[in-house]
Amino acid sequence: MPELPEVETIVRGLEPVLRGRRIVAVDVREPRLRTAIAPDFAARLTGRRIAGMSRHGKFILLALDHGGIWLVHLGMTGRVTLGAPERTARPHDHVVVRLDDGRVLTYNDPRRFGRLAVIAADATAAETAAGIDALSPALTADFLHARSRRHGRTTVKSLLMDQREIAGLGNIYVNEILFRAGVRPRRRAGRLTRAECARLAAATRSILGAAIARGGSSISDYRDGFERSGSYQRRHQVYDRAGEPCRRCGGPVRGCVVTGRSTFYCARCQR
DNA sequence: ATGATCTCCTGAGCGC
DNA sequence: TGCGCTCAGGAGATCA
Repeated sequence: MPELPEVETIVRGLEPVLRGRRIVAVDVREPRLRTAIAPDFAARLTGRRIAGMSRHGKFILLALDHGGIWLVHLGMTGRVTLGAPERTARPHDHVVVRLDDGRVLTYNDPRRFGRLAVIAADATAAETAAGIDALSPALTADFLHARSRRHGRTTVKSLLMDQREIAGLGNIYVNEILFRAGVRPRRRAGRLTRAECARLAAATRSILGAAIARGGSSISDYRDGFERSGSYQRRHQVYDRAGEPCRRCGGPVRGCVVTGRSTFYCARCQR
């Protein structure tokens, strides 16, 4: 569910509130996520102060005062929300963290595809297996062109969604980026021109920036750290619009499946 | 190296 | 109202 703009929105909202707070209690109610929460998770968090909060790709990274990192990945349906002390428990509240100001940070995840762990700071790269962040200045036409030659036989859509190369893009935003860049999802990466790579890099920045400015896309589950919805779903040009008219040329938006994921594009606007 | 397929789960939406 | 089916923003494993 949450891709880079949603995770960024959560981090921007919660960071100023969480920075400096001490964790006074951790209640793991359901450790059975796709990767189980480690038995010592609560012990490694309790008593720690949150030094800062950041994001890499779709990972939330909370720096702890003992040098460790509290890693959060939201999977498809994960939510991290800050609530009042008296907040009542809801279904799928798997972890409840009490802070020194009395407020509670809750991890809720119906499908349990997310991940929570406390890791050593120097293990972050290995644990996230993540490439450059999609908003990094390192995402240039040259970078994309080089990677497209290295993975020449895959589709451009697969390449953009490969977290080991570019971290943060998921199915919604890749569909939107490809539309903006005028590139069809099934194009072979190795046949992208340098100009197309430049358009993809520029489209990535503009789409992600616009999505962050609107608090991300709330299709059904996503809410930010204060349970607010985003509004960027209203700006989607192609995602989930199969059969509807292209907002640019009026032609039909096509729906298909690429590497197992629902895919949307305009055959006239994308080549 | 890569795509297809399956898997982990629950819930929403749809046709009947 | 309810049943059964399909699909969903992620990502890792297996197989060809």
